[in-house]
Amino acid sequence: MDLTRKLPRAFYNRPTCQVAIDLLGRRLVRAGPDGLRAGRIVETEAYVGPDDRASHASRGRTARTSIMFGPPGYAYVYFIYGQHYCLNAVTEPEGFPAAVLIRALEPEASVPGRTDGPGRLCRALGIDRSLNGADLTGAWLWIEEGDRPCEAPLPPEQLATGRRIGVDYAGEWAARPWRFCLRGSRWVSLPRPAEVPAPASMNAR
DNA sequence: TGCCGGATCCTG
DNA sequence: AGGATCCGGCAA
Repeated sequence: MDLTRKLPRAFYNRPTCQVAIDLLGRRLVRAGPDGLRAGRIVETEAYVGPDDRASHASRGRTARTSIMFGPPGYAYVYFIYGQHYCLNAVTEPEGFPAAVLIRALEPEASVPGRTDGPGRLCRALGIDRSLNGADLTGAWLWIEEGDRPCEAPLPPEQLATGRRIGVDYAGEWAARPWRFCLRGSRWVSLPRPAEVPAPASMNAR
């Protein structure tokens, strides 16, 4: 079975935690000047709506965050700490600001350097500001089915969850278990989440 | 216009 | 544990 079909826009037009979980095991592909670079997504985080204090969109619609308010299936790439780029996939219907941060990949052939961590994976795949707003169903940066058909959900026993990283300033929002990892993957960034079942509050808004 | 702090990573 | 180092957001 050929699992190299690009995920369609409708894939991203769903509740963000659901998309974040369903992105695990998919293949992120970058078509750059040096050819294709790809990796299997093993870690994600959900940033959900205007009330999520950990989300850039919580300060409202600005030049930087406008992409998060736009239609689903586009890349939101931002620059942080004067050094690093981070890649997100925009989710949910236009007007509702939400995205999934891609935090780690299992590297595939011809990927140089480490891919555990959102900054490292962008460096390894050659992802920078020029890809902000890129169509994730397009020709330069896309996500394929990977481990399983588009419509097949992640088997629940493969999921590990934890609190989001680096957002302790966000109060109670930092404690929400909106970080998602492939259970047992050696490619997940540190600190690894406790490997316990996902609580029901996962889909809470 | 200036200042503060960040969805990170590397070094010591 | 602390520094790097740019830029966005907000106050003035």
